[in-house]
Amino acid sequence: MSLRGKVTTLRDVAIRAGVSTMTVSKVLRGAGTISEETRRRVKQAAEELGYLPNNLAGSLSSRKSRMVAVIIPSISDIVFSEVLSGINSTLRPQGLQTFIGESLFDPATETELIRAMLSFRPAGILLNGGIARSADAAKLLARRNCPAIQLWDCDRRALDFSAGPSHEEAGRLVANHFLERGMRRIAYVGAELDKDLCARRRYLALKSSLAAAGIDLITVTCEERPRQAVTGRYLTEQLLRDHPGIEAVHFLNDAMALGGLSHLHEAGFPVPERISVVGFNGTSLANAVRTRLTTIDVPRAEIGEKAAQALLRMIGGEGVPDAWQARLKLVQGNTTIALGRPQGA
Amino acid sequence: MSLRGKVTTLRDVAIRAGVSTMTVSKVLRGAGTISEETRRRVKQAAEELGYLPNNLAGSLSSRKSRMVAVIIPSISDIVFSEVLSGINSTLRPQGLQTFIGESLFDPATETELIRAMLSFRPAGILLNGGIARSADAAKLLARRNCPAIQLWDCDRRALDFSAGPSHEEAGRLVANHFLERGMRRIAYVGAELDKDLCARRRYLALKSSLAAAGIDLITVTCEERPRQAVTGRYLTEQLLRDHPGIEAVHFLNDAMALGGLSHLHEAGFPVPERISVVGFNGTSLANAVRTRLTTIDVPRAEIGEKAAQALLRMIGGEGVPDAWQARLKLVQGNTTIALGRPQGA
DNA sequence: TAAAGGGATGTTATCGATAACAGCGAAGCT
DNA sequence: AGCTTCGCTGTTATCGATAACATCCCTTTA
Repeated sequence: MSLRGKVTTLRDVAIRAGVSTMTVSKVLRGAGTISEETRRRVKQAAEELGYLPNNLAGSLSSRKSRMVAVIIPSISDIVFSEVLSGINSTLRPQGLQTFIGESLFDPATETELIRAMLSFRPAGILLNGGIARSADAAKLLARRNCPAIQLWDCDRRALDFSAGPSHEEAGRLVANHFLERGMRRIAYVGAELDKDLCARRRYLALKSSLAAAGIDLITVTCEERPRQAVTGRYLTEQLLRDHPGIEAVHFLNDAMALGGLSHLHEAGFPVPERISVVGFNGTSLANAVRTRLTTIDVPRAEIGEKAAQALLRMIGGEGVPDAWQARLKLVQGNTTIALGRPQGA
Repeated sequence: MSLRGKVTTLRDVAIRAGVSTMTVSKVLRGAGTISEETRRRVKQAAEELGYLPNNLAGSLSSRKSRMVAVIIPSISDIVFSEVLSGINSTLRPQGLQTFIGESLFDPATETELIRAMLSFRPAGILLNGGIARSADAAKLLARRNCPAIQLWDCDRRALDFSAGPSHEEAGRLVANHFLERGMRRIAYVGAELDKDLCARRRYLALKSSLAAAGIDLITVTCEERPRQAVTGRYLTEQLLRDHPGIEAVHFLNDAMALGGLSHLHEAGFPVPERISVVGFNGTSLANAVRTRLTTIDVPRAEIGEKAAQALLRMIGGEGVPDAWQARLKLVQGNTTIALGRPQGA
């Protein structure tokens, strides 16, 4: 266990500085009125002993915490890193530390994470939207004693606040993009739609928008494979085999779109002349390859910032702001035909 | 603050079940000997009240914790997700929950994270190697009361245990790969080498191995840009401008290599006929595009598993195992010329 | 000069759990 | 019967901090 003897406590520091534990506590928190001389002595004693406060005791006693829990589906999903960076850049200056948990889209794992995080009585909890929440998780959240915020999804308002795009709008944007260009034979390629409910809503919105135009969306998905480039490539191969006459494809995300593009190139399908391709996210990936992917840009950092700002407001007792809807922008690349007039929302 | 009234405590459950708090505590932890009937009553009471244990109090009292702290440089770095999944798959079955912190390669941020994590008295702490550790961080770690493990780097043994590849070996593998193919005009493309000391060691090993063969490595790096595809593309452009006669390039990671490849294609440099390219990591990215990148495969999940196993052993008081060195494998793709004889270590 | 005010520090109770041990009745043993 | 043993449950002290209030002493002020 490598327990290096006894850990130093407030008491140890107090003895060394020749004051009471209360005085030490006040000095280290910058609370109360303590003379400059005592301050110095205490700080020096703490420094010499290498004192590290015990948050378990501190938070238990004060019923306050500087920890913010963030639970995301997947840390490898590039999407999330920028949301997190928006969160951190807003919370860190306020002295709040974010602790991250990864659920891998598994409701049971998410529930355990929520339980573990909440049992530390955090100052707030941020959860990704679009994951099927277990009944246990809902119960845990209902009895929480901290603000809860939903990320990446403004549509469902189960929690105190939510910041994210409307995934329905995203689906409609893609549908319009294709329809404006006269596409009729349209396909969707995705994965894990049973787990990622946000992606599923985008898909359904695309499907129903097309249906309204009399078009039957061709769907190629796979629940077992990851939402990554390899899968996009694999499913595109499958799509071309079954529906060689396809004119346009929307992918669940940019990574899958890139995988798909690589197969389209190899298979000799010119993009966008023969097939149009649209991704989702506007990640830097989209600009890293030969083709600039047409995609939907989501203001990821801003989502994190808005969520964090709302949290700060709630912690400060300033009430619960309304949900924030992120602006989406369809970014024209060279994987769909550029029209003369401006694109986007 | 949305404090939903008083949070239920052990006492509340005890009163409702008509027993003492101690009995409730024992039932919920599965400790002690409690009759089946009491067990049932307590569990039902806890369930009805939606009781959520307060870990602050529990861990404070028992001086035990089920939390494991993991601090990584960047969650967007695909590399880490598989290491983490190896960690989780080993720790979760044991009832340990991992909490992640992201340092973004910033020593000050890392120090604050270490402080925040340790102040919760975790069961263990896992840190990524290859980041310049501040003196404060070192001091914090020296006085920790839990096992500490270094990930992603087996070379430096500052902590109790370390699991990772030898980055020197990686550099040498690449050097040999180029030398075996008769390359003389060799370049390295990387970013943020001032922050990522592991990458820097790979680079230095490559450089010195080549120097031993009388070759002067051409280096193109940039400290301000991210270690991603866009940067690989940008720096490759710069490299070709300054050194059009180059024969081989090693990139810091696969993402940068893919960005570089896209520019090489556009600029009309056939790969591998005119220029050979080698990446690092063996991520799934490497197989998602037209070209199968020659790269060095690192057993990421296994690194996580070994680290977690070592942690479990140390928590169990079974002593400190020796550092574990991950096997590296140079995977021949089609971005370098295949030789007749087998490749690799 | 006595009362009031305020700066600096200490005392006590408490946060919500667990460790350690103490009780207490029923069963087993001689 | 009397004693031990064991199963079950409760009591007390404690973990390491903080909140709230109490002191103490030195200035002001009338």
